[in-house]
Order: sequence, then C-alpha cells, then structure tokens
Amino acid sequence: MPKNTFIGLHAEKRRRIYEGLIEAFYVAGYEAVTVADIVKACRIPRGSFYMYFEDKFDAFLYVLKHAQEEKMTYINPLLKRLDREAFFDIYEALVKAGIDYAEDNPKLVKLWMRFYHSSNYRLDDYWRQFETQAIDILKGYLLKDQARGYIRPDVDLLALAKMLYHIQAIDIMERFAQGVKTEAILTSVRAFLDIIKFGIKEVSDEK
Amino acid sequence: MPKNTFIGLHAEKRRRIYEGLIEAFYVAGYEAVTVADIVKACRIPRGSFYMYFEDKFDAFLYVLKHAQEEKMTYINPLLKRLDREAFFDIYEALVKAGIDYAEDNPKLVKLWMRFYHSSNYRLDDYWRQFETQAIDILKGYLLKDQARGYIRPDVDLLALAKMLYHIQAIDIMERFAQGVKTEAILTSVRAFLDIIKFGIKEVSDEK
Amino acid sequence: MPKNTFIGLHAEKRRRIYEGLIEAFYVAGYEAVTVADIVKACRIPRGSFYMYFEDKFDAFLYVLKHAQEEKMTYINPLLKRLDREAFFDIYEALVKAGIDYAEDNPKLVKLWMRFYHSSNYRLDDYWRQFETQAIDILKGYLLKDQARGYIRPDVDLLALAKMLYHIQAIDIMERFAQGVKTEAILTSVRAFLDIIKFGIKEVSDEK
Amino acid sequence: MPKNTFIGLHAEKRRRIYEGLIEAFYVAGYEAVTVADIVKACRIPRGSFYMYFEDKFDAFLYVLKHAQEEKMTYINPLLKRLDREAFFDIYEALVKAGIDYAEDNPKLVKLWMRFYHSSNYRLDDYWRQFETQAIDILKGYLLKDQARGYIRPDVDLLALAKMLYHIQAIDIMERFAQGVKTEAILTSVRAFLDIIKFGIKEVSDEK
DNA sequence: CATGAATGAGTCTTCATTCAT
DNA sequence: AATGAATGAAGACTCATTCAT
Repeated sequence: MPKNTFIGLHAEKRRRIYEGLIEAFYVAGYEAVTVADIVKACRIPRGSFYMYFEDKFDAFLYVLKHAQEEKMTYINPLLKRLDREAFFDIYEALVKAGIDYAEDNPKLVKLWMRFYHSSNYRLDDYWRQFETQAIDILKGYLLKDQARGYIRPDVDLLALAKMLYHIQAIDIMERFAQGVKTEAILTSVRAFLDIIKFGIKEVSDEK
Repeated sequence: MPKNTFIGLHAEKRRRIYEGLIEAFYVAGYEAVTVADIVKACRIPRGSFYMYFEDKFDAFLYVLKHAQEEKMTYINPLLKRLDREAFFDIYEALVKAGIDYAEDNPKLVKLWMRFYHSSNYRLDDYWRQFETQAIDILKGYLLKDQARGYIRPDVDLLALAKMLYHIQAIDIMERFAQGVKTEAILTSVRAFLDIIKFGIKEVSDEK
Repeated sequence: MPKNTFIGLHAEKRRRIYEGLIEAFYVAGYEAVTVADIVKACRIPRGSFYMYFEDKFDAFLYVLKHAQEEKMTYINPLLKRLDREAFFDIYEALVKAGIDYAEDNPKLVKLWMRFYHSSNYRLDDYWRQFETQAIDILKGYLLKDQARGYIRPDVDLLALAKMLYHIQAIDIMERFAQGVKTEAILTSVRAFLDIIKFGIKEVSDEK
Repeated sequence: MPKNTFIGLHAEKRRRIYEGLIEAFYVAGYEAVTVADIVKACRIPRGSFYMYFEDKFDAFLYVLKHAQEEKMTYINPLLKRLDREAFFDIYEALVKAGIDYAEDNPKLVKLWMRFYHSSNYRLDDYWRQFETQAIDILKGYLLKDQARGYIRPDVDLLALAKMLYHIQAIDIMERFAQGVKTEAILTSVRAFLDIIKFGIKEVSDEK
C-alpha cells in the first residue's frame, strides 16, 4: 500500500527508507514511534513521508510485508523437499532457516515480536488474518503427512498446526530476541517435537 | 500500587472504580484510552484519579492484578485435588474453571487479550515476568507428576509447561473472546491434550 | 455554544477574551486567523481555548451573537415608539442608533462586514438564517404601517423589507467602516428614504 | 494577469483550464480550494499551474474577469438601445439578460456569490473596486435619464445606483442560486422597480 | 518548456498532569 | 482531601511553492 511515489523511488533510497523504518519501529514500537522519529531515522523530509505512505500504519504494514517476503526466500528452498520428505522431518530445518533469517535481520525480529504484541486494532485485524493463513498452510502440509501414514489418523490437525505455529511464533522468536544461542533454541525445538511426536505418557503406564 | 487514598476508600466506591476501569480499558484498550475516558467511566473527578493512582499504567496494573486474584478464587479449589490426582487429569477442569471465570467477567477477557497483546514496554516487562512465573508454577506441578511416574522421565518439562501455558493463554482465551461455545473449546482442549499425551506418531510406524 | 467552562468564567476574564476574539478576528478575518493568533490576542493558553470553545467557528459565532445582543440594547428603546409612530418615521433614528453602536464598537463593524462577506459554508448557513429572520421582522413592522394606511396597499412588502435591510447592512455599515462621518451617512440614508417614499418618477411625467 | 505562457496556450486547452478552474472554485470556494484540487480539475501538472498563473489568487481573478467579459456579451446588445430608451425601461431586460447568462453558466453564479462573499482581503480590494466602477457606470446612465426628464431632478442618483446595483447583486443572483424560477425572479424585480419608480407613500395620505 | 516529486513551515487538536480553590 | 479548570508540550497531517530532470 505504499504510494506509487515510493514504488518509483530509486532502489537504493527505497532500501534506506526501509531500513530507517525498521530502525524507528524497532526503537520505539508501533504505538510510541512518531512520524518525526521516522523521518529522522529515514533521513527524509516530513512531507516526503506522506508522499510515500498513507500514514504510520501504512508504513508499518509495508515493513511487515516486505520482511515476510524476505523471510520466504530463506524458507522456499526447504519447501521443495516436501515431495519426498515428511513435513515433520523438515520442521527443524524450517526453524533453523527462520533463525538464520533472524540472525541476518535481528531488528526485524524484535519488530516482529512487537507486531505480534500490538494492541492496535487495525494491526490486530491484519495479524489475525496472517495467523489464520499461516496455520492453514501448516495444516495443509500436515494433511499430506497424515495421508502418507506419518501421523495417526485420529490426530486433530488443526490443534497440531496451532501448536506448531505458536511454538515457532512465540517461543522460538522470543528466545532469539532474548539472545539465546541458536543451538540452545534448536535443542528446545527438539524437546517440543519430541513431546508432539511421542507424547508424554509413561508407556509402561499404558499397557 | 494504587495509592493509600484508594486503598482507604469505601469498598463500594472502590468496586465502582474497578468496574469503571475495566469498562474504559475494555472499550479503547490501554494505549488508546485517555484519562478523560477513565474518569468518565468511573464517575470520579479528574483530580481524584491522580489521588488514587500514579498514572494510567498504575491503574491498568491494578485491574490486571485484581482480576488475577479473582481468577484464582475459581482455580484454587481445584488445586487442592493435586495431592491425590495427576495435574494432567485436572487440566481440563482448570480450563473449564478459566472459562467459567471468563463467562462471569467477559470484558476482562477482552482486556486480558489486549494486555497480552500490548506493545507498551512497561507492560511488556510485567507481562514477561508474569508469564515466567506462571510457567514456573506449571512446571512445578508437572515435576510432581513426573516424579510419580505419570510422565516419561525424559520429557522436557519446561517445553511441556510452555506448551500448556500458551494453549491456555492464546488459543482458549482467544476463542472465548471470539464467542466460541464452551463445549467446542473443551473439545479443542481435549485434542491438544491428546496430542501431548500420546503423540502424533503412527504406532504401527514405530514398532 | 461556548462550553460551560467559559460561561462559568469570571465576568472580567470573559470580557477580556471577548475583546481578544474581536481583535483577532478583526485583524485577520475569520478564514485567515489562526488559533495561535486568537490565544495570543486573548492572552490565554492554547489549551484553554479548547476548554472554552469547540473550535474557531464556535468562538466566532459567540462573538457575533454577543455583539448582536449588545446592539439590541441600543435599538430596543426605539422599538417601543412603534405603537404610536410609523416604522418609517423611526427608521432614521434606528440607523442613527446603529451608528452609535458602531462608534462604540468600531472593530465589531469591520468584523461584521467580514462576517457578511464570509465564504465559509457554515457561517453562510448561519448568516442566511439571520438575514431571513431580520427581513421577516422588518416586514412585520411594515405590515402594520400598511394596515395603518401609511404605505400603498399594492406595495410588495417583502421587496421593501429587503431594500431596507440591504441598505442598512451594506451601505451604511460599509461607509461607516470606511470612516465616513455620521452626518454624511445620515444624509445618504435620507436620500434612500426619499426614493423609497416618493419614487423617482417625474410627476409631471405621470399625469 | 495570467502569465504569457498561459496566454500563448492553444485556445482549446485554455478553455479546458478555464472550466477546470470554475469547477474547482465552484466545489470548494476560494479559501478552501487547494492547488492540488485545481490541477486535478484542470488536468494539468502541478508545475504547469505555476507556469500559467502567479498563484491561486491570480487564477481566481482570471476566472472572474473572464466571466465578466462573457457576461458583457449578453448585455452589450441591450445597452445600444439606451440612445432611444430610458435606462429604467431596459433595466428589466438587463436583469433578464443576466439571468440568461446565469442559466448558461450556473456554476459561475455560485462562484460569483462566493466571490461576493469572500473575506479574503485581496479579493475584498478587487471587489470594492469592481463595485465602485459598476455603480459609477449605472450612475452615468441614470444621469442621462435625469437630463432627459425621466427622473426627478432632486433624486440622489448615487443612492439610486446603489439600490439598483445591490438588488441585482444580492437579491437576483442569490435567488437564482437558490433555484428560484426566472419568472418569479422577474416578478420580484418588478416589485422593486415599482417601489423605486412610484414610492411607497399612500398618495391620498399626502394631499 | 514541462513535469511531478520534494520540501518543511505551519495548523489544529489532544491530553497527561498540575494547581488553585 | 476533593475538585475540575488550567496548561502547553507534542503529534499528525496539509499545502503552497520550488526545483531537479
């Protein structure tokens, strides 16, 4: 939704503004950041901001979408493996890719956390929509796995998809934002997967 | 942290203010609500607000804490059963108690969601602290279950506690806020528990 | 329409603000004056302006209405003579009273001219309403005169009322604003009345 | 005062711009219209506007003057009858011509009303000048009539000219703008003329 | 000359907090 | 202690005009 004036901008300047936006939102968060902060971080005149974006919300949405697109370039190669492999088997690799992306764009992760935690009702709508979509995609992959016999037929895939999504969205990203080392995060992910795969019940208890 | 002036208030007036605060925060959310909105909803003079609370943040924190205390009165009776029963076996009852509380205080749930999603950094700190504490308590209960042989010894209890916490915090409350019927939510909770208890792996696959 | 906060103000301060408003609107006119100009002229803080008035329009309307009320205190005594005398015979005295008021409130006259000439659509509505009402009142007086046989029965009183109104509104006030002496204005008024009373036709021409 | 760049423009484009200006000023009025509105209505680049006109005021003045010239083409034929006929006898025809022009250019009439009612001090000056000139011309015609014995020698012609001018400027045009039918307006004009010609005094009253 | 992007001063309005009564 | 009027520092957004291409 940035205006055409922004789209038509020299790639270099567009990049500078993109990074300025990240910096500004990163420092203060969506609610607290002012247009004055933003134009300072982007090194553009105040009027130009309104040439490029409708308002603060428009600019924030642009950052989120652009960041999401960038993230997909990390993840897409992995998704090609899905024909041959179970989704579950590449999940850890997916998390790893997410962390790689996070390491390359550390400020964006904090930004993402703030987005995830925004109380602005317009963002809330966008977010809910994004979440629903992401969970749906996950569910689609899991359905294939279930068809291939990798997952018990009676497992509720929506519940499963939500668990996987939230683990990724909240725990992994939050811990990354807190500075936890990649290896520690991956260990933690394996713990989650272990529970999800095998359950927590003492087997001797069952039979 | 409300001031002594507030503590010393007639219980009835204190209640009116508590409900006014809920109403005000419920309608507009923490960031957007103004002190003018608040004093109007509480039917107190503007000056009195600053007699009772440090500022908006202080008032919000008061609501959250007070609400939390109220919620515990729904949950405490269940926790007494923990001596005899496995935590896991009362988890569904706990969720049910949470939903009961939510049904008695519907505005608070929306408020809670907003709180959970607030991007204010002061709230963020409080929230992180609250979350850590809640997860710790959960982990404590699970530890007992593990000791009693209800949970496999190699299960990562921190991971498990986080999963249980987030399921409750995000999925259950969010769905309640969206108006999903109690029974549907409980069915969903059972699906989560099923996955966590027994895992998703096709058994024939294993052996 | 000023807020209660303004109504409740100390009479002295209210007067100061009233005069500040006149000064501000007088210097720049309704469209061009800024709230900054106004609060400076009134010697009140910027925030106070919004405590007292809804906005610039509200403040302007207050000035107009208050001025109108003041003007009526000059005119009311004359209207009492209407029982005994023809409206036409006191018209000159009415104009004189209007000029007296104008001499006591010279800035208001320029303000009035500006109001009369405002292109703001909200003012336009108010103005049209005011004008219609004033012409109606005039017409009422003329109707009595016609009934008493002072005016030819076939004279269109609405047309007459409009002529009298516009002479007063535009010519007299405009000339006063331009600094024309009272006596000269009254001479001019007599010329208008002469035409209206006796017509312009050369009598020998008629018969 | 448009710049030479505008004068040199293709007649067709000049016409398009003229009509765009009318549209823009018509919709929003002089004070409220922005240069952005104008260039949009004229379908010219923003930069071009400043190639053609000094500023908004210059453009507005151009419209008024151009409109006035157009209006004269409706009125000029009538003025030729003045050698043989009394001005007063063609006044109604003049008003009719004015209404004809208004019917052909309805937006301009509203524009004219707005102009007449503008509080902008630069327009005010222009307006006063225009008004003085128009009244002077009227007075010139009336002088001839008086010399020919159509008007009593003691009638104040300046007063008379003003009355005729204001009747035309305010009442006729305003009523047209309000959508009053031509025939009704002409009836009203006759009522004005009747008063002015014959006066309002009950003749029997006099002698 | 033509264009439309760039500029930043200027405007209204809101609001948390203080303070006089 | 209780009240609600007073305060002025921000903040978002607009817009006439300039200027680089």
